[in-house]
Amino acid sequence: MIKVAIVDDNTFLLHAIKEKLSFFDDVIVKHASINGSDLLIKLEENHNLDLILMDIEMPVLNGIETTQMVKQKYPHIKIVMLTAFDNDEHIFNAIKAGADGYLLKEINPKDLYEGIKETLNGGAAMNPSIAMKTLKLLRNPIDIKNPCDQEEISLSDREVEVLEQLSKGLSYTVIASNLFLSPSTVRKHIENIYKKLQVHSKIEAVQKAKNHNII
Amino acid sequence: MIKVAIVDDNTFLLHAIKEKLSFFDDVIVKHASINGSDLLIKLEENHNLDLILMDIEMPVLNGIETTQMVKQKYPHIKIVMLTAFDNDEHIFNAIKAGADGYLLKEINPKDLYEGIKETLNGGAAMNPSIAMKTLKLLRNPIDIKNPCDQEEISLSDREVEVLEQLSKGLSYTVIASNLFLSPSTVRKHIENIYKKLQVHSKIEAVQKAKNHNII
DNA sequence: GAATAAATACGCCATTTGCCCTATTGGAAG
DNA sequence: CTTCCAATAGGGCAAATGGCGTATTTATTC
Repeated sequence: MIKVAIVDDNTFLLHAIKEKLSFFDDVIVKHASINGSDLLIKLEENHNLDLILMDIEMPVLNGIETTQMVKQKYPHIKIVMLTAFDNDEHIFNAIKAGADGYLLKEINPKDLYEGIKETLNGGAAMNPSIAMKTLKLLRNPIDIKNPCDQEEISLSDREVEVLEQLSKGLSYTVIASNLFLSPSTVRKHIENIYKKLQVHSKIEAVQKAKNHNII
Repeated sequence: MIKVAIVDDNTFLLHAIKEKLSFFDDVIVKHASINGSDLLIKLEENHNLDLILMDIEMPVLNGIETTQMVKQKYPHIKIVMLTAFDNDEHIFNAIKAGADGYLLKEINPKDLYEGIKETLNGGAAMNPSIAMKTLKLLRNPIDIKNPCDQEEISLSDREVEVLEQLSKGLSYTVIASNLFLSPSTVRKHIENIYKKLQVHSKIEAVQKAKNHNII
């Protein structure tokens, strides 16, 4: 059985999607949400889910932000954007957020079903016109900056230095030795880095730093 | 009528493609070539063509170079790569060269036909696994090169899944919960991953995996 | 049918990490 | 001159991690 959730603020379209899926016996719609935070609450209770069909434009928490958060916490759950619009920025941001596919709402039941199957099989579900847009994006890499990532992050020079070493997978003691510091100092720097970046582990710190072009 | 040309140095596969297309009345194979320069000569004589199905690995003039040259001279002709391999470098180079689609030779006749129709309709024909690779390329544009890193690294599906979760900075217990496994199992998988990648920590594993396009 | 590989799971133990506390020094800002 | 902060350094503790065993079940391959 394929366990699916749907997120869409338009209840009419939501029912339309449900109906399309109803033709297939091996697909079960576990739950539906009207926005991102609604979904996150449901996932907290139960994350036994294979795939999420996600609208983009929603109140409270939009599809892009929601995708990013779900993928961070539950990387095993596939996410396919299912939306009415196909403008470049939406597509690019959805992909950056970690979406595994991008389909248009006008899709017919069979193609939707096959897209879901392909996605669960490790592929990406993509409408041909969307596929063409991704090809163009690859050919002509435009720098679309992330407007939501504008929190001020200011690390000191020393902290950046430590972060750089962290990103190479070195341990506290090795970093201390490299920078001619006491391990205690390195640990203190890392503590401060974590606080500034609001993270709680090496990997998260390195990830966030890379996203913000700090390293 | 859809006017198609085929370029493939393997005459056996060439006939296989012709046969697949023979099921559809509105497709006509105008000519076939065994390499790029052969095709270019034929195009000199007559460029009244809608679409070219192009192999990549060919003697004299390979599919990538040929695509680039054809697109330069005859931008109106659509080109779909039709090849046995799907390695990242080929895909990226084909896209850069201007290919409008990328399919695998094992494709069934109907999908090939629909891919051609959709390409002529302004979309891109793409096998789902290829589509996934283009998404990864878009997310992580730095990983194009590395032809020297060809040490054999073969992780099982489950190991890749675990590695993906590791890359998000999740702990063993959370990963176990996400994948409905015991923490012991997750640890064992990670042990095996470390051995295969020859690393000794989360960060190193994630880094190496990213360099090898595993995640 | 036997061998192999993958996925599952547990235990032990040393090391590392993440987080809390305090403390000194030196330079910059007010 | 005082205040603030970055950089330095240390102690303590619980949890996470990494490396080593072993073991069963299930497919797949030979």
